[in-house]
Amino acid sequence: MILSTKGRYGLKMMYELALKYGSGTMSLKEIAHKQQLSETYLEQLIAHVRKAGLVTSIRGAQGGYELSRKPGEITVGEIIRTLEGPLAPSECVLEDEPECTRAEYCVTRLIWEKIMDSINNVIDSITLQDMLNDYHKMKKNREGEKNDEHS
Amino acid sequence: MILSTKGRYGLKMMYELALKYGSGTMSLKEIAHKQQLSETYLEQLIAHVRKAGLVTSIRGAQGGYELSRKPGEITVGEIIRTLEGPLAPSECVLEDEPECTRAEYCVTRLIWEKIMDSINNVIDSITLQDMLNDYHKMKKNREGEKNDEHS
DNA sequence: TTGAAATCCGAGTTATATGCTAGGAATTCA
DNA sequence: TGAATTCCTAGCATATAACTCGGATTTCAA
Repeated sequence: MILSTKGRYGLKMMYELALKYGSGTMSLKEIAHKQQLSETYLEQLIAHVRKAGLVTSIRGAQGGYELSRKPGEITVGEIIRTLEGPLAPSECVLEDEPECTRAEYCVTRLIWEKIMDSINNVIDSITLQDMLNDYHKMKKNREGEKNDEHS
Repeated sequence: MILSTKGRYGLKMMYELALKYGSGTMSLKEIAHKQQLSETYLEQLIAHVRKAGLVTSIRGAQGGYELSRKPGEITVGEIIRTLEGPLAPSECVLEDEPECTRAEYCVTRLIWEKIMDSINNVIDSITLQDMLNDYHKMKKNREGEKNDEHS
């Protein structure tokens, strides 16, 4: 498995906030209930996301969270990297890592770089808005199917 | 980190065998020494690779391992999946997994599928032979640089 | 023929990461 | 004022990762 629950739950959480975007805040309790996840666990995850500036919070009763930018301006990559750290398949391809000290030419490193690039390419090109669009498309398709059944 | 040492060391190990391909067997001791890895640990890894049919072994003194196919016929994907299992970012996109039971349309699943496809696309398109070619290319480039220095 | 070099096998061990839970402080609205 | 909420730190149970160990088996070569 590539991702831990941090990234997986975190994205679901952010998607939930995207659905709500534009109409006020949403409490963690509500998010946890809608996605059937542990509220206290999500608490930890959203703390990171908030510190990264992706959501803003309002404390106190009737408080909650909301996206701090439009869904189209938040990528899946930002969310996942915030929660999981950089998605490198091996340490040696991380930015701050010193060059491989191996005497010979490190060929496997080229592989890790290609894998990393392709993952980043995918997650950086998808925004929360794309997910909302997918949702609407899927919904429409299913309703179409239903109508077919009855005809 | 996406890959554990199983996949990372395993690929290095197989690359070492690819370098040796065509000129007899290579002992684990030799592989471990060349790649600076624990021999006893590699023992476990190569057992899987052997059971998967990627290498064949010769027991006893002067024994060792060799690739059971040409380097061009063994992909990085086969090696990594043998050692790591399927590289799915989430359980729900695995073949044998039942459909998401979530009542609503699962939009995050689409993301995991795209990530998985892109990773598989990379690792299944690279063979050990490609790695050998990369090695020779890098070697040639470095020698070119050296000559430049002296000119 | 014997011993060294190797593969094979299963179990055990240690450290780290994962996936949470608990308790309580601080804030804010009704 | 109290209920609902975010915020913060710590702890904990389990699983996984990354090895190690002991020994059995096989085979070549001196």
